[in-house]
Amino acid sequence: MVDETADSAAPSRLMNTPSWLMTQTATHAHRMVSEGFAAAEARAYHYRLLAALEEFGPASQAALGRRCGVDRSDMVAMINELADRRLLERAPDPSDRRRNIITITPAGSRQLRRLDDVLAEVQEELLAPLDAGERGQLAGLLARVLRHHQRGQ
Amino acid sequence: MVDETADSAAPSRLMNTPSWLMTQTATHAHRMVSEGFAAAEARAYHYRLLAALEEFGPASQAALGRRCGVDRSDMVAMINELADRRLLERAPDPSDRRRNIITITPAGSRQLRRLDDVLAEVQEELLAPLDAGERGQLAGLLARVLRHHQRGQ
DNA sequence: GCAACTTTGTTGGATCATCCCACGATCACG
DNA sequence: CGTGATCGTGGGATGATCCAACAAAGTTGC
Repeated sequence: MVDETADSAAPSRLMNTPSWLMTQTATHAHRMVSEGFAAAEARAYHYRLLAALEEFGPASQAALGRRCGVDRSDMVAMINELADRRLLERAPDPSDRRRNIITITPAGSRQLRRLDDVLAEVQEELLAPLDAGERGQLAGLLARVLRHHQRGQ
Repeated sequence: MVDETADSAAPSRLMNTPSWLMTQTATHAHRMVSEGFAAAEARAYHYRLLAALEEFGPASQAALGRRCGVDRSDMVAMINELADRRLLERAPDPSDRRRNIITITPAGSRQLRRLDDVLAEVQEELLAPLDAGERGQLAGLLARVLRHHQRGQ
């Protein structure tokens, strides 16, 4: 029997490159989160928007997009979808008629809490090989990298 | 003057979620690598293929795809592009007429070494806030997560 | 040796996330 | 008042990933 890992092992150049490790683990993370949310009949970006609304209160579409790193254009479809499911409400801003004020509904808050549970399970599966301390280390290191590249932009 | 970070701060639910930190940092990493390679008139996947060929020697398109996690379909266009630039050669396998044997050329090896330098610069910029020890920690943790999810697939 | 299954390269298309541009409406400021 | 910026919206480009189907060629079991 031939060693099955022989022709599936990635080049060491890649396995030693942080950016490769990041994009590869992110691909797994993204797939697992998407599948987890799909099982709850939700999409990944639902969580982003609901979380932002829950934490910071009602906001315009543009402000919401800035928080979550989503383009204004793409916010439209996302909010359409969430509004169709009555998870948030889109109302015109009386003090600025260009804006819509997006507000999370009670059903949206409930859905957010449900997605919290789903997401916690996915993190557990994603980080299975790491203990609690290592998970904290990883999150801390990534957060520092992320903060560094979010500065001034 | 209003605090400009006030409406750009991401929800804490996201900043505390490892999968979010992974996908976000990976987005930055991917963008920086793409830009770095574009400046060298190369694409991100060029490096993958050249690295695999340099380390493991000539291989069929399918074997190459398995190593680098690239679909057979997508290998075709990638190899076309690299073959057009004479960075690798595609020759029929005499012992199995279904297969093509892909071989890196001297120009391909030179290009790989040039891309090594580009990539090293990008890693430096990407991981700027971390010292050498922390970079090792991060790479080690990500590699363990990655290995865990690559098992048996 | 022959039928059934698998592998390989290739084409074509689907999906998804991200990004950019242009438009009309509205607002802010000189 | 008029110039420039912002907002929601629509349209489209891009790039990465994935899947289906196909013919040609190999492999396996009977």
